[in-house]
Amino acid sequence: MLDAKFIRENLELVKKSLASRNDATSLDRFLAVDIERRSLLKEADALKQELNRVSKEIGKLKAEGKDLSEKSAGMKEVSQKIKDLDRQITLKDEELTNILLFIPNIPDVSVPLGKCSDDNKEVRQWGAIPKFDFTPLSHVDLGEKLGIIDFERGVKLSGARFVLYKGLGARLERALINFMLDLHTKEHGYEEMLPPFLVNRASMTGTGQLPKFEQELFWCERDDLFLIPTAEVPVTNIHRDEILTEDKLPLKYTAYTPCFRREAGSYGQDTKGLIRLHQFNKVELVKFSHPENSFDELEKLTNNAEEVLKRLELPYRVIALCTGDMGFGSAKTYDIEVWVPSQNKYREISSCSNFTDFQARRANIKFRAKDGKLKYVHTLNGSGLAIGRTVVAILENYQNANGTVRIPKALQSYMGGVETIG
RNA sequence: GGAGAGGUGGCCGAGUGGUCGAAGGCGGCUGCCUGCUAAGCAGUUGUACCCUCCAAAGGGGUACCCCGGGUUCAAAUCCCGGCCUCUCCGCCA
Repeated sequence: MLDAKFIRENLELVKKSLASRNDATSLDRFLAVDIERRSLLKEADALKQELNRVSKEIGKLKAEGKDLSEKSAGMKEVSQKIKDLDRQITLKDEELTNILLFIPNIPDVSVPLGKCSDDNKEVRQWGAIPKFDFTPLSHVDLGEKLGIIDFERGVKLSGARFVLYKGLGARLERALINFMLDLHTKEHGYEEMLPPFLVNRASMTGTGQLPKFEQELFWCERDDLFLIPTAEVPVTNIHRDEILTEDKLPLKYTAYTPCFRREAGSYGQDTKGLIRLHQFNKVELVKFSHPENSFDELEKLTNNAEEVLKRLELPYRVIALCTGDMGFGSAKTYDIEVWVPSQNKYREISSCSNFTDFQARRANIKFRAKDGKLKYVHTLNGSGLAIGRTVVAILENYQNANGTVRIPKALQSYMGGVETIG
């Protein structure tokens, strides 16, 4: 959420921001309501001042045992008028908030301008793309042939876009979770969290999923709870409505959770395999940063996520998303894409973003600065990494001509010493 | 799900109609004092919004004692509804 006063005072900047994101939201209504609200507020405040003044006099007179009827005459009408005005102001407030909740964050100046994913900029590449002297199989074929991923039974149990891992497939998934958590906690200094997988509306609003993206969430109607689409939601909301200690920033948390996404609107995309599921596993990285160095922290967080791929020796590249392709709340985003041989291209495996104060304002997460003032922290998060897509990358990049799959060295101890599947 | 208790400032905690933005304590900050540390003494210390102003500071005002209504000239305080937390019982991995 942007600050109302900031929009008022930086109108052109905000308009440019919206345009650069291909966001058609108009600010006209916001400006009109903002003016109406302040006008009503002024009127109501003046009447309240009058009412408070008279009420105090009455209090004094009563203490002296004097007659009050003269003073209190007419005050009932004033009181009523104030109530009417307050009601109108509340309506304006709600309307303003509703508008603000739908305005995206302002992209950082370093973000490339662009309309869509074609305009994203590659930042760096790592690792050599593997050469096969046979036609590499897709992870779908490999998974089925090796008997470690059961797509049909996933559908039987829950429907399309659900999957059943079996045997060493399940083991591989679990090994990756542990490997990543260990790396981030032991070597990168993150504290491990295991949050609830169901959260309330306040949490979803705090990180920006609500109100705009309700259609993309699984919702438990009886209890008005939502299945988390990413650990970002519960982990960022850990400090909702809190004041953090400046000296302790940045706070760095990592969490494994399953993620649940309705994938509304993605019909026909990645219908087969592990790439796009309603439920998938992910290890997430979250930071609460001082505003002064949040962009440095983004670089570090991205490096932390990349390190997973380096250890697993999987080729990847990092791209900077352009303004038109960036998520709603992000001021800057790097995507990490891993090489997928069967598709002969890089596919997203992590998305690392700096939300600046966008989420902090929604979720009310502050710190007390040295000058004694309260300021919003900056929040960041990134996948470190998506587990299912890492399985895709391992199966496909580490496959042999005979259909077996080697296990990356770094992972073998987590697999109970297994070096090859199949 | 049933019964009871409770939600007050950064934290703890008092306050049952007006002089309460709110006692007291802790913590924070400033000064004094002691050779250092500790202790002690004095002072100070909420947030948001509006107006003025605009570079900042300052000044004026309003709101906020979980949330939303109501009573009243006046509500932290009285009434109604809701949410949440805790304790006990039930159920349960």
